[in-house]
Amino acid sequence: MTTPMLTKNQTLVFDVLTKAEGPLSAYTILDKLRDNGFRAPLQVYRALDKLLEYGVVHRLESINSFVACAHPHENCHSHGLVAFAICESCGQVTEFHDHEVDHRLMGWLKSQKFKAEKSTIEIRGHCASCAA
Amino acid sequence: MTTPMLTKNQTLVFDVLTKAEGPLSAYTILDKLRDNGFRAPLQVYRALDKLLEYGVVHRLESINSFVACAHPHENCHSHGLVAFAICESCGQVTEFHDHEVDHRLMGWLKSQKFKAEKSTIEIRGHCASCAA
DNA sequence: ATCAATTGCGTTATGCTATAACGTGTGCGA
DNA sequence: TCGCACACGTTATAGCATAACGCAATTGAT
Repeated sequence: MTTPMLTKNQTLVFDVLTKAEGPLSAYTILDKLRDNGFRAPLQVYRALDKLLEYGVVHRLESINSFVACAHPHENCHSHGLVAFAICESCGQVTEFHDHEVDHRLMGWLKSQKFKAEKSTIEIRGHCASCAA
Repeated sequence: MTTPMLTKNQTLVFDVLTKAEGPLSAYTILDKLRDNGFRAPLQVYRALDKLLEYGVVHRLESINSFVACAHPHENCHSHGLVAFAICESCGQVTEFHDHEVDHRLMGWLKSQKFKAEKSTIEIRGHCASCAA
């Protein structure tokens, strides 16, 4: 799927996420966009829904937050499963992919005739800097 | 870690989850325990915290729900990573484990000197019965 | 025995996350 | 020009989770 032109709201939300150091909650995004005319959570959630659909933003289920995809150009949907390492000290998130993990999970799912649609792989812990 | 004796509230919550067909939200559990004297969400959350700590209950981050561990006797913490296939039609959840997936993920994390503490692997889609 | 620390419990209040339901305007093809 | 799809704005509400207080029971060291 190719990413269509973003609307004004989508662009605003995407820019906030891109400039952010780490993941942001929907309400944090809302606060950052008050000066741009955002007044209600739905304005953020609707933009996020589209950005998630386009694959340029990821949702981190375990911390109810959103992060820009680490691959600015290629569409992330083509990478197979996406995994995240989330540091609980500094909040930094590292996105990574492992084809072998994909392969094993997909194999298991196929053996069960389970039709996968969305996946979540999130590891929480402490990054190298914070583990000291 | 060996599971200590459960308290009254922990037992009630655990029994509800064990008897349930699928995952339950904390508030659903609360409703089911009103007749047993439960009045407030915290009573449920506190019991769940302990049950999660003991490894006899899992939290499904992507649907804000909780499910009893599929291994009634052995402690689930000894199984390495736990993965779930969640059917979005019927709500059924299948817990599974794959040593190779563990190995690959742990390998990557180790290469980054990332100290993993909690993990979430959840695949949402449609089970064999519902995919028809 | 008693004091302190820990743990579980109950209650009230609050905060955070997400969506329902309504209406408006705009662009575009039949 | 009618109907449709889509983005948007607003208000209200639903759903998920925890803070902060106090009380009771247990344990274990002095």
